[in-house]
Amino acid sequence: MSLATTYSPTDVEAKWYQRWQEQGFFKATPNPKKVPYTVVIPPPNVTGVLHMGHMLNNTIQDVLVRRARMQGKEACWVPGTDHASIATEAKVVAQLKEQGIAKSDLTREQFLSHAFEWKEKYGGIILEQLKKLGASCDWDRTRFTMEPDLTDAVLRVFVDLYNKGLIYRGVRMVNWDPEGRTAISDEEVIAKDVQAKMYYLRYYLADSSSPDEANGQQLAANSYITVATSRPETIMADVAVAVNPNDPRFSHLKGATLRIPLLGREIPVIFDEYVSMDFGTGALKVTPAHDLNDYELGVKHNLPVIDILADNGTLNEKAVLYVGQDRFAARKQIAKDLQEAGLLEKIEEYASIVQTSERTKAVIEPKLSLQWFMKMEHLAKPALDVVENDTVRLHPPKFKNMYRVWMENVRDWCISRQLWWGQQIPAYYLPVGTFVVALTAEAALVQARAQSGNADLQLSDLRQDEDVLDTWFSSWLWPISVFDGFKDPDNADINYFYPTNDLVTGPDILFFWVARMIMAGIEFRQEVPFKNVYLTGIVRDAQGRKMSKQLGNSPDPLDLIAQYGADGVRTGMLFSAPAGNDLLYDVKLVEQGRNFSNKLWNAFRLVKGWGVDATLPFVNEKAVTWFDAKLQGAIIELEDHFEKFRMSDALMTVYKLVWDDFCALYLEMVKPTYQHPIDAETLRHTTAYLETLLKLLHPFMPFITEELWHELAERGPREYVCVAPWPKASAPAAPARILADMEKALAIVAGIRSVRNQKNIGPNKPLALVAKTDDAALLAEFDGIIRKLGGISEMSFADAGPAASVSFVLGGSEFFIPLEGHIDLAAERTRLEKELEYAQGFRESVQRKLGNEKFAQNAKAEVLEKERQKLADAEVKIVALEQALAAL
RNA sequence: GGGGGAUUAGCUCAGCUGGUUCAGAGCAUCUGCCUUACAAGCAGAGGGUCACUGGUUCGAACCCAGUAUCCCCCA
Repeated sequence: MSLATTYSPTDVEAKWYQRWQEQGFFKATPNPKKVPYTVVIPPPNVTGVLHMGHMLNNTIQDVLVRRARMQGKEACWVPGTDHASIATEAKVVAQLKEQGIAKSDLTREQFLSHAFEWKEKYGGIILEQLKKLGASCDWDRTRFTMEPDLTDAVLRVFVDLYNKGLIYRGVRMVNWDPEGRTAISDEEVIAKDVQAKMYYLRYYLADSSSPDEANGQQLAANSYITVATSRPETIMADVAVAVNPNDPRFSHLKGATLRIPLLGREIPVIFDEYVSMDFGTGALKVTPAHDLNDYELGVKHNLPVIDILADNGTLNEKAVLYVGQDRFAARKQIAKDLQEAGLLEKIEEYASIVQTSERTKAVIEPKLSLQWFMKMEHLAKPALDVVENDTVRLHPPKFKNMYRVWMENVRDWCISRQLWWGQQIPAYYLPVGTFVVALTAEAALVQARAQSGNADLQLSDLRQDEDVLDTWFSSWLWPISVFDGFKDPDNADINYFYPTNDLVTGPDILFFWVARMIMAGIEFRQEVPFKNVYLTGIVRDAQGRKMSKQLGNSPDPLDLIAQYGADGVRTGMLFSAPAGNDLLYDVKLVEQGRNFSNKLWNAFRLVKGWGVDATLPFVNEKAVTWFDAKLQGAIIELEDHFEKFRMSDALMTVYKLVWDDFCALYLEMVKPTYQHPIDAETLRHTTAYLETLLKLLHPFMPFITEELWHELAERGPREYVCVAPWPKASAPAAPARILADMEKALAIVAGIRSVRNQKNIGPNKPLALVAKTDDAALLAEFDGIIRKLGGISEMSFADAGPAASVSFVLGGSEFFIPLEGHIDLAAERTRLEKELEYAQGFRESVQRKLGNEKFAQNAKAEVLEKERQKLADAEVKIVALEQALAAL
């Protein structure tokens, strides 16, 4: 035989991926004769490269899709990317900067052409990488969230929701990302624990002197109040100091006016029960432009708003002091200056939280800003219901709680972004300042003329809103837009493939994306977008840390594939990936995957190497029927795991079936002695089993299974395991008893092997076996298997063991292996005594249980019966052990 | 601060409505083997007071209460 002893995946993988594509196996078209099975990929960032999270996520999708395809469904996996406006724009800006081009020097059109150029160059990388993993996407359906058709969908939806009154424009406190220089939504903000400082500042009463004016005179303690703040640089935006009306410490301040430290501007003291008396000093500086709560307080008390921050996080001229300095630099500086002026009482460390941008990591500024928002309440209600009533099932279901809490507390979605890379908002401003919303500029003009009553308005008089829409405002339409369900709501694709079946994604975007897709599905198609949501864990390193570039703890997926094969990597990822649990990546897992590939490869080599002799009798019926029963059982178990989205368990079921049952047991049972031929019937069964195993393994390990499928037999031009029918469980050919009987026979084999190990006797030395048993039939039935696996040359029955033999007891039977010269009587005695002691202890415990009247009264009949059986078994075993001891 | 989840072998996890010969798997560990499919392997073995404390029950990893620790979400 010329096949290498180890499997090398590299050549094999490229070959089969190409063949599958040539055959068009991944293409899906509406087919009324078939059940559709649809998955839309969570579109990766167009600027991205494959990381371990993608590997896990896409492996799971591919397993589901390949299985569905084999089940005869019309399997459609739609790939694509999203335009990731903030991230991509940042990358393009950085790249232009390297070329000496500033974004501010470009027009919108010029910038976009650079961005598209960049996208053309790098945008396809991640999809090409997915092919290396084996992803069986319908590549002809590849979509991009900013392509014309999907942009059209976004604009239609915007106009539609605006007309329904669900989108509005308004001034609200938003999360401002000073790095991205754009507003972001609440969901894009990540709270981070930090060790911060609390600054205690003195605000002097307007009618008293402050230290810098007092020429060193002692000042009365009641001439100022102390205000604690973590952001002293915002005092220039202060418009009041608030205290609780019930706080006796401040009752004398009714109608008082304070001076802002350093700045000197006068602000009132206001009284509001909102102020917590135990936090800080009980006095709160009110800065409506830079804090949501302060803003609300300001509105309530009719206070002005002073915004001292520029879009890039520096202080603007309204600050008067520190103008042009970055907010953090200004904080350091003002602390120093306050200190010097004697206005800083103390600084305390305290554990705090800062809000950061999910994309740029910059510290978020709450900022009062004119933005576009989407009302969520109307959309959230039905989207919550469908999850509550399992129309959409989350796996694992523990995420339902999280989902509910979010949906019940959802706030309006800020959808405008101050960027260029994205869909420009289709709102057009008239010279008079009002606006209209329309799909096109032309339509807008018509509306504008009507609205203004000015028939002379021209296109050039209209100014389109500068902002673009949040990328998620594209992604939330994904399951519909990829099938052109907005442009052409009744087309064949959307009617057939929508709603999709399963969605596989991470819990981190459950609200960002999953919830909103559900809303969109219900709103625009009156139907949920998918039936199951499988939430994967996060891939972490062996120490449980997140994979990150900075830590350098993330392996390059493509290197990994090159080294261990895509099949090895896929199985490695799945081995420890129960749904919703984080996966602790360890190279050992991938090694295990590779080893499994190799095991399969060698099983194939063995079978392939057998010669056939048609004149030989069929001697392996027991092995064949037993494996058939095992196989049917495994298929049932496998289906159950798939139903419950237990991918890791599903894989393990096949893994054990292949490795333990097929390789370690079945093949060893039927394997002819070296260079001897096998009988035709056994070979036929064995080949069929191997073929079934390849099918069951294919979703997990597509490449090696395809390779072996073609090596195993001559195949027709379109006969691939990739599209072979998925095995269905059938009633086993043999009675169920075979499993239990084989277990007994294998226990005898294990007993023999254990003796070999104890006595250090190699597997090649033939041994004799003497049995003292009531169940001679079992031994006769499994004679061949026991001989072969146990290395037994002589098998006989006797009432007593021969002298100088090692024995072991199974049930009520005793087995002896004559071993002249290997016997240590004392050790044998000790071993048997220990076993006996254990059996007696066990018998006692069962007797106690049965002797308990309440147990006898309360326990179910079958439980009682089981206990009686236990007792009987124990009795038999004790007798056998006692006899063995006596015979020593 | 509010809510949710978890705690089972060295590691990662199963364990369905309490009752199969005193809790299972994979990996890791230990021992012995290059036994002509595979050392990326084979055979065998060891390893757990099911976080802790109480309670319910004839019987608890499983139900209840409390405690501790960890994780997640929200503020």
